[in-house]
Amino acid sequence: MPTPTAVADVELNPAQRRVVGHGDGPLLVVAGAGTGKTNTLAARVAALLTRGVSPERILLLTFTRRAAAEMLQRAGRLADPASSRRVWGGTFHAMGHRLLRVHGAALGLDPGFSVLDQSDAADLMGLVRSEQAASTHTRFPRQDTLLAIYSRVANTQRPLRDVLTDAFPWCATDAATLAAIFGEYVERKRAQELLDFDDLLLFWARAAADPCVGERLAGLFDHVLVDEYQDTNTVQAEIVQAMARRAAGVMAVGDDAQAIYGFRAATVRNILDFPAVHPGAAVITLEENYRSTPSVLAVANAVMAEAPERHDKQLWSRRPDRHRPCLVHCADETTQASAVCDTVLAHHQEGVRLQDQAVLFRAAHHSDLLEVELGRRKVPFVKYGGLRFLESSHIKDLLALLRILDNVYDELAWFRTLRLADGVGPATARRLLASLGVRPRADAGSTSADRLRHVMAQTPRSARAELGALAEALAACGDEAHVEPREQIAQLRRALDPIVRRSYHRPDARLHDFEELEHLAAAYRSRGQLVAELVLDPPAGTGDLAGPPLLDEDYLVLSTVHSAKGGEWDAVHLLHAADGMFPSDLATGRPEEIEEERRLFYVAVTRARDHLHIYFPLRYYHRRSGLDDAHHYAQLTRFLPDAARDLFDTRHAGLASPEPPVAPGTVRVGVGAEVSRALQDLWR
DNA sequence: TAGTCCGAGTTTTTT
DNA sequence: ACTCGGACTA
Repeated sequence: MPTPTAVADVELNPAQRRVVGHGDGPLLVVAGAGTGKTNTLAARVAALLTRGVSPERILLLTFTRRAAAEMLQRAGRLADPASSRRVWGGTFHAMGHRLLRVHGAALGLDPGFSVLDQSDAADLMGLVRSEQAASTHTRFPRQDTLLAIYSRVANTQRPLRDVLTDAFPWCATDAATLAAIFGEYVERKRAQELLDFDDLLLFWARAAADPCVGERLAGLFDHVLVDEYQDTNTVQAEIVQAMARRAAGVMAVGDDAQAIYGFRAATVRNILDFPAVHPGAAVITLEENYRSTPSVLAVANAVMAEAPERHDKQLWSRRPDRHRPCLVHCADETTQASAVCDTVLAHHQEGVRLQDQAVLFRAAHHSDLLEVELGRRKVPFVKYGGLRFLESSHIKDLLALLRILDNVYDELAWFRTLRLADGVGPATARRLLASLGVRPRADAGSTSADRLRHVMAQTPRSARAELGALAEALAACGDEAHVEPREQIAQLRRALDPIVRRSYHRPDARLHDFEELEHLAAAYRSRGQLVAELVLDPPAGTGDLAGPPLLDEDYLVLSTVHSAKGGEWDAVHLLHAADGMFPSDLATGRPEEIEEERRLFYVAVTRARDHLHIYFPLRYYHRRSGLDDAHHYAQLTRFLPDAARDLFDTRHAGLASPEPPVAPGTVRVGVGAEVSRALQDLWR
C-alpha cells in the first residue's frame, strides 16, 4: 500500500484522487485540517487545465490572495505554469472588484469608482453620524460600531431590527436613527462613486442575479471553485450559486470544524446546505491527516470532543510519534515571553528553522511582551494580523492624495489632505470643501491641482507653503498616461516630506515606508490599479514592509490565529491559554460565540506538524507598570479539559512551586493599592 | 485652532 | 484601564 508521508505533487490517496478525477457537476469536499486540501485543490485545477478547460474560464475563490497564489503555483507545476497564471484566482472581494470594473457600467456603476477600506468606511460613517442631531446623546454607537451593524445587515441580508436584537441589543432603541444614518451613508457613497468592501460583494451579487448582466457574467466561467467555504456568508453563497448556474462544474471545499468568521457574518449553513442548493452534488470527505503527529491530533480531537454540536470527523495520521505536546505553566506574562524565546531557540539549536516555527495568539496585542523580548534577544520575526501597514496614518495621508487624483469628488480624501497643512483643522477643511467644488459638486473637468490652487487664498497663511507644494505634486502626477505610478509616488512623497517631519514623532521610519511604497508601485501599470490593489490586498507585516530584504534571512512567524488559517509549521507555540484570553472574555456571552472560540483553538492546535507547546501564564497584572501589583490568578483555558491534559507533558517556568499560592480566580491587591486606599480614606 | 480637563462607554478576530 | 467626545480656554 502506498504510504505518502506528505502529499507529494503526484501522490494522492484514493479520496483525493476521486476529487481530482471528478467529472462535471457540483462537488462538495469536506476536508479536515491538514488533509492535503491545498494540494488536492491545486491538482484539481491542474487536471481541469490538462483536460483542455481554458484557464481564463476557471474562477478560483479563496480567502486570501496568498492562498490563491500558492494554489495556482502548485497547479502550474503539475500542468503548465503559463496557463495557470491566466486562471481567475483571488478573494471574493478582489474578483468582485475586477468584474465590476468591466461589467459594472451595465448596472449604472461608474467604472472609475474608488474602493473604501474598513477605516475609510468608518470615517465616512462618522461624518454622517456627526451630522445627525440625535446621535449626540450618550451611549449612541460609535462610528466603528455603526459600520459593524451596517456591515452585518448587508452581509446577512436580514432586516436591521433583527440584526439589532440578535447581535447589538444595546442599540435597539436607536433603530430609527441608525436607519437614517445608514440611508445617508449609502447615498453619500453613491454620490461620490465610492464602494466599500461590502459593496464589492453586494454589487457583484446584484449583477450576477440580473437577467441580462448576470447571464453574461455566468457565461464567463466553466468551472467555479471555492476554498474555505465554511467561512463564506449569505451574499457570497448567492454569488457562487449565480456564477455557477451556467458552469459545467462548481466545487466547494471546507471544514465546518474550522468556521471562525461568524463575527463577519459567515454562516456554516452554506457548507451544510450546499448539496440542497446544488442538486446532485457529490460529497467527498478527506480524513487522513498528513500534517501532524498522532499526539498533536489527539489534542485536536479532544478539544472538539467537548463541542456540543458534533463534528463527525476524527482526524487520524500514519505519521510516527516522536514528541508529546507540552503544556508550559508560567508565573506570569513576562515569564511566558522568555519561556517562548527559550523554547524557540532550543528548537532552532536542534535544527528547526525559525521560519518553521510560529507563535500563535488570540488577539494581536497578546504578543506585545514577546515582541519586546525577541527584540532584546535579537531574534528576527514577522508579525501577521493586527495593525496593518495601510492603517498607519502617514500611509493613509499618501493614499488620500492618490485617491484625490483618481476621484476628484472623494470628500474624505480631500478632508484628510487639507488637514495635513499647518493651521488647517476640521473647521477650515470643512469650509474649503465647498470652495473646492467637491461638496456640493462644481466645476466639472477641473483637476485636483487647479482646485487646490484656486482655494489657496482662503487658507491660513501658515498653510500656504505646504498646500502649494501638494498642489504642484498633484499637478505633476496629473497626466496618468505619461507619469508612471512609481514617479507619482516619488512626487507626492517629496511634498509630504516636510509635513511628516513636522507632525510625527519619529518621522524617519515613516518616510522610509514611503520609499518602500515607491518600490512597490513599480509593479503597477496604473495609479488606479495600485490604489485598488493596495486596499484589497495590503502588504502583510508591521512597521516596515517585511519584504525582499528579509527574504534570505530566517525569521520567526508571529500571527493571530485568524491570520494563521491555512498555515502549518513544524513547531507551534500557542500563547495565553487562559480563560479570559482564549476564549476571549469578550466572546463568552453567547454559546455560539464560545463554540467559535473553540473552533479557533482547534485551528491553532492543528497548525502544528511535530511540536506543540501551549503556554499558560498563571498570574495577570492589571496594570502594566506602576507601583502597585494588583493581579489575579488565571484559570487554564476551558478548551483543555482534564482528559486532554493527560496528553501533555507539563513544564513550569519561573515558578518555585507548581501550585498557585491562592485559589485560582481570587483577586489580590498589592501593597501600593492598599496605601492609596488608606490615603483616600483620610479625607472621606 | 489646538490643548486641557472631565466624564462615560467599551473592549477581538479581517476582506 | 483606556480611549473618545464634548466643553472650555488661550
